[in-house]
Amino acid sequence: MLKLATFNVNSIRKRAPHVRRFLDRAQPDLLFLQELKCKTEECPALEFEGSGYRVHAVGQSGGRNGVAVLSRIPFEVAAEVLPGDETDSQARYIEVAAAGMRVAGIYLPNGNSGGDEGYAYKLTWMERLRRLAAERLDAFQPFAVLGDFNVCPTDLDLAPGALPPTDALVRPETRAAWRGLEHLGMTDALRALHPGQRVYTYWDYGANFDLNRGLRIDHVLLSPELAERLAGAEVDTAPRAEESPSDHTPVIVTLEA
DNA sequence: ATGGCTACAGCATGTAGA
Repeated sequence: MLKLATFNVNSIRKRAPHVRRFLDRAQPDLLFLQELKCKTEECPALEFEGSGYRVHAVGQSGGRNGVAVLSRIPFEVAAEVLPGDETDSQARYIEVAAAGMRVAGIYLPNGNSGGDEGYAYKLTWMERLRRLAAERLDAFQPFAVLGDFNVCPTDLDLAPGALPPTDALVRPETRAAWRGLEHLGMTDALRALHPGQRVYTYWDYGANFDLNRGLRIDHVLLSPELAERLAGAEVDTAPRAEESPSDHTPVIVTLEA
């Protein structure tokens, strides 16, 4: 069995203890983090190595974005930038080769800031991701994409009224771009195993977690070869209930060997 | 509809998150 996980930590320096507890309890083989909110050299690594994980971070100056992979199995970093725009300097992508597959961890642009330009960047980013996934699938390469997609794919994926219909997370163009990924043959792992259920991965700070007023925006997409091995998919809400939590909580997917 | 939170840069509030 192979265990993959994704967790938007909303500052790794604030959430290192939460990540450490998650690793020790859930013991994923590969964990992808988003929103490090620090430079590469500022990302804590030692305490995760103490739990048996090797860390590779892609940070950014200015306290924004940032992604990382933590692994207890052998891996090689295959990319630190999403192909399709070499001028993109935002730390939103890391891809590794591990266990005979390619796994990408993403922090997809939110798209609500920066006006029309900010939203266009989100859609362009999604199109770049679609093209990459198309290449991988055309080559029959086992491929997984997991992370914070900043997309509620359908109305089942947000608490009623949690977002206005104009929000970049639910806009028709955003959802069409998501379906573009599905139509290639990528499987939404959590939804595949929990059809029709309201399952969230994010709750805004305040009383929203207690009220279960949440969003499902952290996802795991699997190529056909990996989808056939899908054995489990779940949201781990425990870290969201801890002291001083991230506003997101991990998603875990298990694949048969 | 959103910032009533939270984090960050940097030192006062502005920006961003979603």
